[in-house]
Amino acid sequence: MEDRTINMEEQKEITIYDIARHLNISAATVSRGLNNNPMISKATRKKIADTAKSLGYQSNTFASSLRSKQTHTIGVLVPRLNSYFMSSVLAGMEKVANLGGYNLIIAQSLENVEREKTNALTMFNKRVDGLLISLSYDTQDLTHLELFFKKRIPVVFFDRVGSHTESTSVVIDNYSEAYNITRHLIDQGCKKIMHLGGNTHLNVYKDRLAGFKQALADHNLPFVEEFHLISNLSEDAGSNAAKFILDLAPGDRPDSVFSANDTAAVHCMIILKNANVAIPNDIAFAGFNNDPSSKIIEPNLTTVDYPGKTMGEAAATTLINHLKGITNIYITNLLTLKSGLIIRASSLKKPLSF
Amino acid sequence: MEDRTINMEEQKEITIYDIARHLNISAATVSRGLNNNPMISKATRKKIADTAKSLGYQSNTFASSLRSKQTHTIGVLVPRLNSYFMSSVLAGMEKVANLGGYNLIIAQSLENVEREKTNALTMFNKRVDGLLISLSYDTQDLTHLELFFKKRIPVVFFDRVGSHTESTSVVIDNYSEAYNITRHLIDQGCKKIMHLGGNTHLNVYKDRLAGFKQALADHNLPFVEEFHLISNLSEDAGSNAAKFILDLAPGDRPDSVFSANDTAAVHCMIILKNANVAIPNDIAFAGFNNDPSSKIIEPNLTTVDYPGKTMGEAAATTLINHLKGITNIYITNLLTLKSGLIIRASSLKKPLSF
DNA sequence: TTGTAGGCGTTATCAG
DNA sequence: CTGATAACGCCTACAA
Repeated sequence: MEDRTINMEEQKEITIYDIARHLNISAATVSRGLNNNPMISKATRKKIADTAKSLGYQSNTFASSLRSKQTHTIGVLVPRLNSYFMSSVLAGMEKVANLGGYNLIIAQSLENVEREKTNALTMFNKRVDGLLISLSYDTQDLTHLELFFKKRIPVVFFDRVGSHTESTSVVIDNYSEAYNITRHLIDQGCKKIMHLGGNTHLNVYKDRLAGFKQALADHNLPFVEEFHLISNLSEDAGSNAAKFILDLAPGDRPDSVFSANDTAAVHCMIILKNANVAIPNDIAFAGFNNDPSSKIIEPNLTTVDYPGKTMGEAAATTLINHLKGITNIYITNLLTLKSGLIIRASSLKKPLSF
Repeated sequence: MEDRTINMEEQKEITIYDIARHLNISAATVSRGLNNNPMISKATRKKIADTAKSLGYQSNTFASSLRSKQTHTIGVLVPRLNSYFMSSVLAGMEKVANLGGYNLIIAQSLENVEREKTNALTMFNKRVDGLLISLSYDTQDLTHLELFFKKRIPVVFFDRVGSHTESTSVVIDNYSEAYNITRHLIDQGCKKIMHLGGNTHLNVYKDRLAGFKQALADHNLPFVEEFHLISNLSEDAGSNAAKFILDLAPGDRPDSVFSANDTAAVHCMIILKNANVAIPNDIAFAGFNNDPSSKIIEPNLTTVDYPGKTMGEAAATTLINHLKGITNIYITNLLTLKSGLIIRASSLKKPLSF
């Protein structure tokens, strides 16, 4: 008697055998029917579906994965979950994955290689069909992904990408955009441009810095090492940059700032505004990412459109198409998405000319 | 000869049997050793671990899950991935889950019950150990979760919660916070307060509206139906609210706005500011969520602190503790997190008094 | 402390 | 078109 509640909890799972028994057919047929195998007659397929429903059958994904060696699960490994950009990326990925019948296992490295390593390993052990990854701040090489490469589990990099000849990377042209936005500042008459940059181990920051430098060089402006502030580009980093600027004698200050992300730019602007620095007249500003905050800060921030959702969709689509045999990521090496300058008031020292 | 490359790709997986063979012990011992079962001598455990590593063994999670009926995977089902709040929640969940040895399968309903239904079903079929869910805009009842309830797979609701006596919900006190923020506006001399609200099917918006109404009633102010605008609280909804206000004769306009989220509030403010409406003097503003944008808009937006990361951590912890048998969600019904008013310039018609 | 044997639920192979 | 049977890789009584 005491067992009754336990028995109720521990109901046996309904399996294809139960369905088979009910219909006096074999489990193999049920399996095929459930998978809509055209070899099975429409009539039996329907019968199978019906009794499956009436019995409350729910397929067991493991058992299936164990045999078929397919999980229909994609691993997503990102530095941090909580940024506007990353959540847009994930939204795009989830949409595409769901449409294609895939699920997403998501983990964050918190900018730490070790966590990236262990997360990659668990995903491997969960036998994800493929991996979508944006590298952590710390990551210097790709040895922790060898497991995937060796077993030919497809890996698609996005945003912060690694160089691996047999994988595809999805990016925007960070170099050109940085070049263009710097040139725009120069066009506005800026001559002393400060750059808030990130760790140059990472392609995104390295490329943005390179584009920035090249634009300076092409316009005969010197690159001033003291005006290249490297940080994690957080809110605090932006505030600190502002303090750095305010500590300079007014004559020594930069006439503009190009930040490698909007967050730092915006928080730098806020402090400077409080100190009565006029933007853009005293100091012009340009950011990167087109974060929502760039449209809220006053003056609105000039920035580079970084289409997160599109990037997520592109990365997921690339991976899934590869999994489905439609394309092959071992052939394509780089997928560069369209991006573009968004010019707003924060950088306009003179009216836009046509 | 032609087969060689194929053979290289299709390397057999290394299994516990391979390890067993290498060491001339049984697979059972290997299995136990790998799981650090204390019954196995330290020496053999070490030998097992070593050869596992040297053979490049990777455990197969399915096979394990198939037998043990545990997946160490938690399903997370949210309305939308791409909001600051939700990404904070996810960041909190992921952190806790990872620490506890769990993985997250994440999907979004895109505010659509049907997607919520199918996503819940796939998660069920993937045999998640538990489910963390915030309901879609559309969701009216919980029938699609019956599967979980019946099998006693624990479900923890958060933010947009459903009422189910056998599940725990993690929330903040929306009612009180709305009451308090409304009272704050009234204290500032506001008498015609407009409310930008969401669908009142959802607890969060229903409670915020109720708190708002009660505060009005307690201060002998009428609730004006025309000043209750229901929308999805998007950027556009905020802009539309602004247009609605501007279409009113200045004398008929509200003297303040309490928005059920910051996004709508901020975008409403932007339009009004462009139309030279003075904030807070002409119209005071209060929002909800403490979105980053609330600290960027000028004047800074008065709002309610909504601790996303904490909520994610709390929901995940509750679920995992239940799974580990430490606590029991069938006993606790509601977990109310600390929140609080954040008063900023957007609502201060008169100086703060002490 | 270790080994044996059987089964978890599905799918693949082969045969009819 | 359908059935029988053997895996898939691991875990767990039970036995030794």
